[in-house]
Amino acid sequence: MAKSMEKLVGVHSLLLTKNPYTRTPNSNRKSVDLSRDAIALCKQSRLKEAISVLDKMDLDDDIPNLFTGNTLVSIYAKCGRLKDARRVLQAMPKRNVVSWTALIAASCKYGRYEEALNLFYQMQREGIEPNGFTFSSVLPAFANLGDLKQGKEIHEDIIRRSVGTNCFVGSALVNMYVKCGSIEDARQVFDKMCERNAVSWTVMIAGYAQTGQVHEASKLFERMKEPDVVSWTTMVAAYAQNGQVDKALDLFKKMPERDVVAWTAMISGCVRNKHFDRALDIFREMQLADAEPNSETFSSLLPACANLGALECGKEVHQNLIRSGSQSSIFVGSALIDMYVKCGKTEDACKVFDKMAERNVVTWNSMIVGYAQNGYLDEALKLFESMPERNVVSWNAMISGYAQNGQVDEATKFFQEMPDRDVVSWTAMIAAYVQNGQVDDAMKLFDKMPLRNVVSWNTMIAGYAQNGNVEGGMTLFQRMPERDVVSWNTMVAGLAQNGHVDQALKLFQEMPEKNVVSWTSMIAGYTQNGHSNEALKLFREMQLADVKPNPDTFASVIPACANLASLNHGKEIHDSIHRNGFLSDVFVESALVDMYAKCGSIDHACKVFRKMLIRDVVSWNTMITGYAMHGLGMETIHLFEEMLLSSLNPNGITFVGVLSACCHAGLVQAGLQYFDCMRQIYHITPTTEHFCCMVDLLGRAGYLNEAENFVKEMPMEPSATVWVSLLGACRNHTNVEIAERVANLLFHIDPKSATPICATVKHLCCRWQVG
DNA sequence: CTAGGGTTAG
Repeated sequence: MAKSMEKLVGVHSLLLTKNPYTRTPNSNRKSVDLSRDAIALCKQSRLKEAISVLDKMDLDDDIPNLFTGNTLVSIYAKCGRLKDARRVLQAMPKRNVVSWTALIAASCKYGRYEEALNLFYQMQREGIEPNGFTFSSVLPAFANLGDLKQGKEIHEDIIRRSVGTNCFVGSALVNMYVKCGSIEDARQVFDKMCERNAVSWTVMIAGYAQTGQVHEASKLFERMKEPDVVSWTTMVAAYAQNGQVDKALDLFKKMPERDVVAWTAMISGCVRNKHFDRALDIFREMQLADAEPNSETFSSLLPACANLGALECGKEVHQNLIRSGSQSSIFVGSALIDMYVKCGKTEDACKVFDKMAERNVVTWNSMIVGYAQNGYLDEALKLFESMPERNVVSWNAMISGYAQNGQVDEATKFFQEMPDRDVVSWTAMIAAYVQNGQVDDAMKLFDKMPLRNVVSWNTMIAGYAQNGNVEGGMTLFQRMPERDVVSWNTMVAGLAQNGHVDQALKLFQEMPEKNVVSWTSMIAGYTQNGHSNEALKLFREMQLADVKPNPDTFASVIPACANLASLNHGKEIHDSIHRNGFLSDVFVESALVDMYAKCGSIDHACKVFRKMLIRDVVSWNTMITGYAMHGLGMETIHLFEEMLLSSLNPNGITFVGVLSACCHAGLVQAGLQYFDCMRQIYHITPTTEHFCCMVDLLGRAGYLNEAENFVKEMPMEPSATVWVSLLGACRNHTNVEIAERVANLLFHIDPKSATPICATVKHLCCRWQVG
């Protein structure tokens, strides 16, 4: 921009020095002097100062002549001060095509296409003929209208006036046809052009890229004699926009020079194709190449941080933005909010939102999503109601917020009330039903959808699979018009989670493309179905295939080591986690604690547990249960007390651990107290497992009558295990009377599990006939 | 005067 400014200003200053007093000598003296100063400042790229000089002008007193006026219009227009430019134009007693064209061009540049068109017609009403400059300036406005009919009319107008289709007009026409959706007309103009420059080629290439004809685009690019950095970037973006990241990267590497736009295009290309880690790599490379990123670069990069949960990188970007003073621009601000939200920092997102000087609908939506997805539906609703304008995304965000929080009725309300629904709204509503177990309602909606895309199909397939209907899911999977990697992953996971490991494996092997999720789903499928060796084998295969595991992968493979009680494998994987830097993931760490405990190494378990920076209720439960399993009653109870001090609330599973520890340690009184505390303080309804522990606890200690009473008072039907436990206690404490009653009952409920235990107590119950 | 890169929802 600075270059063209110099050129433009140069012309005018030359004219001014030749003949500064074109019109009446004295009346314009002041404005002429001021514009000369302004031009001088412009030449030194001191735009702000130039403008402040111009601001001193009083247009009521100082009527600008043609040259002064045109200079003023250009400078104001270039700075985006369209109002002032227009004011000057209106104050000019005489104006020519240059004055009008400058304003038209600026209007287009700042996205004020309507204004540009109005100016274009106004100028002709004033009897001034547009020239080539005018047409190339106004054509972007026609391009933006997207109206092919009007576009063809202006094309005919150009031909009629014999303006001549030079590079500028021709390229602008090609661009106009591309944007109006007629790539054929664009190509025709392109082919007819007598001379073409890099711009002409580039608009044509971009046109093919936007219509998905990346092959045509690359054919043209190959034919170009002197592609400039814009042409290269267009082709790189063309590949990325059409899903060919590898080709984009190859071309990017071959670029003779790269500017900030080229780097940004490559980063956003990776992001667009969900290669978030690659996007970060490119950014690091950019920093090493000493290229200065700008706010566009950061808005491209932030979604990568967001989706990777790379909070540190996101914060680094935020710091950069604060330093450059652009952290509150709309694009960057919205991207920052989204990044903080996805990294689980709703409060930081909120801070950014509050600080922003200007917000648009995307900003509001990002914040709504932030609240909604973290369960703050009231806050989300408040924002939704107070935002100045809403679009379909705002409504969809509310629907999925309610869906994720299990509030189907609210979701339905929004779905019904919203002014227009798109495919996302329908899919979000389907997900809401699925979440609530209403698969049939979900399917009804799916059938009614006016338009489906691959995500809608995937959601419905997952819906069936999650609710145990694998066949329903499989039918859809086979029926769907096109599948992406998510479809395959969903089906593999669905099959595996419903116990069909063989079918899952078959599908897994058939997959046209596998990602880390595919491998992880299959590994998890093996682990959950008790095929621990296969899980470990597949994990090894995955590493040989050079697929980088993520925390979920580890959380899936660690339990396999635990199931095998294989300390060596467990340690191996622990090392691998260390190498991959996932040792601060609460899921992974808890899985490690569990694995070490199950592999018999309670010390290792404790070491991992103590190193954890963040612990959730699962982490505590794992360690508590670990101690309990090792018969370390006192350690279990101490840890439990420590957990209470950490202000985390225990859940039912915590108490199973605690009660069984009391049982092993023979702490009858403590056990009874904890059982009461569980119900009265934490309002946890005891399950069969808790009763089992209590019966075991009382029975082992010889309180057989109390144990029997406990069973009688159970609110649910006692399971066979409870009776077996009690019967065992009778055997150990030689209580024939209760044993007889219990054995009778047990035979009644579950003859199969009754037989062996009854056999062992046979010598106590002489009168009892087995079988 | 014409061409390339940016934020949100399933």
